[in-house]
Amino acid sequence: MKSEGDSYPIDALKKKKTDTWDGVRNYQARNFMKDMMVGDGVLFYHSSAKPNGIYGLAKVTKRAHPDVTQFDMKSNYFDPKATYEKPIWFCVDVSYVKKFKEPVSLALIKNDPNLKGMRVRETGSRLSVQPVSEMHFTYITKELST
DNA sequence: GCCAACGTTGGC
DNA sequence: GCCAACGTTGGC
Repeated sequence: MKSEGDSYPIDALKKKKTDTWDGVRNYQARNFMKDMMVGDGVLFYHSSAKPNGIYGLAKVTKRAHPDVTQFDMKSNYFDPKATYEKPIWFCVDVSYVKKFKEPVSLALIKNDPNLKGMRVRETGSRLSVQPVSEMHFTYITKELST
């Protein structure tokens, strides 16, 4: 899951312990969140950061539920087409697990042949929520980070 | 700060 | 339903 490093870094999640991943307004990203199960691991990625990369680990603690910001006229994420009966946008809750001692940088991810196929390696991959294979997840958490 | 890649909107 | 125009994302 991606977040802009200067607007919602992993330290913010650490402070809150658990938070709702609201504000996602992309259908594909939404669909991936609907697939998430409680207990699923989450790689917390910072975009527009120095360096860009995975800064730590979180986990899913609540399955997809309607994103309340879509009903809030004062919110940036307000969607006039959404109704309580037929919500359009969903989000999961995630909990902080750990922050890596050193971020696993995008440069590293792109250069490691073991991570071939990761979506984040593709140029123009703008999806803020994307699936990661178990193999890649294990490799990153066991071999590339502490 | 630039700009390529992408998703969405809206006219036809 | 097509596609040009536009706005946004995000790496560099």
